[in-house]
Amino acid sequence: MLTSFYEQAEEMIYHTGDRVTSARVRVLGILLAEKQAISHNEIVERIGKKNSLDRVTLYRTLEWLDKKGLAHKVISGDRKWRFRTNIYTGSHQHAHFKCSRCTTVICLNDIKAEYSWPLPPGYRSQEVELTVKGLCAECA
Amino acid sequence: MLTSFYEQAEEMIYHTGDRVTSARVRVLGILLAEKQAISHNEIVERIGKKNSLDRVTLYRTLEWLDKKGLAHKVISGDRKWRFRTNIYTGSHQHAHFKCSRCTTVICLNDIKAEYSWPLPPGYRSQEVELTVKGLCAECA
DNA sequence: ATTATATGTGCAACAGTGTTGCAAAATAAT
DNA sequence: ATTATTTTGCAACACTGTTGCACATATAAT
Repeated sequence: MLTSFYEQAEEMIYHTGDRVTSARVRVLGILLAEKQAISHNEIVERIGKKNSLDRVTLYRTLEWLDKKGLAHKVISGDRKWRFRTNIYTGSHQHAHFKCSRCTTVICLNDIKAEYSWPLPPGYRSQEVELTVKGLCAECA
Repeated sequence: MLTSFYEQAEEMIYHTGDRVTSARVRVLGILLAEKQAISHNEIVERIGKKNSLDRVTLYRTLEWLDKKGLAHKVISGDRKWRFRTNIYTGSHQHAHFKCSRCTTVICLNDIKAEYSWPLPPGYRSQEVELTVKGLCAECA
């Protein structure tokens, strides 16, 4: 039922007021269908070779989704960005788990990364990035 | 008094049982002198142009320091690794603050990143990476 | 429906960060 | 001093993400 994700994506993109383009619909559709944060490359794989999207366009599309609040960037230690829709999570103030063997990243939705950590005087917190690294059930 | 840091570095490296080389002493000396986690490039700057160390050697040296437990890698969202000696911190289970304007990274030693977060069944935590992003006192 | 215009896309070329393979140099043991 | 082993420097590469610009497309105006 990928179609419904594309429809949903179209709807979401339309509501930003920006243009509803094929690239945006396809990428957001893929993210909606996905439960986990996925990398640029994984999106390329899911798009497939024919009807493929240009690398640069994909980067720009993901950036745009992030800027519009439809998805967010997840950082991890391997220099890759991963993306996930914000639709299931109210905000991006939550933690991630990264398996150090299979490199899968999952969202730990129960853990709300909080703003309330004590910082040195004058410091202001804007965002909290919490990543627990270890072994997932498969790899443990 | 950089000399004393080099002496300390020499001592620490000697105790690993591996070879005490100029590159290792110099790099660890720099890290010891530094209070914050610093990046590859910042280390290159501190080494200077003459008597400069090869890029690759520096990467391998930092990796070695990490492996031997003399320093540890700090991840942050900008695809750069930063390194810091473990000598002042008992372990690397602590948090970092990254200023989103000047990109300075400091260690929040008061915050102990803990193992006690609830994970899905079967998952095993090995390490916790906590980064608070915001504005430092200078930039706020 | 056609046209105009702003916006998005694809291509090529680039930049930054980290890696690999291998010959030469340095360390430490004899 | 000689030797065995580890480390270094160099060149070339791989991966992830960027920039500039011409061309194509989506939407608005006609």
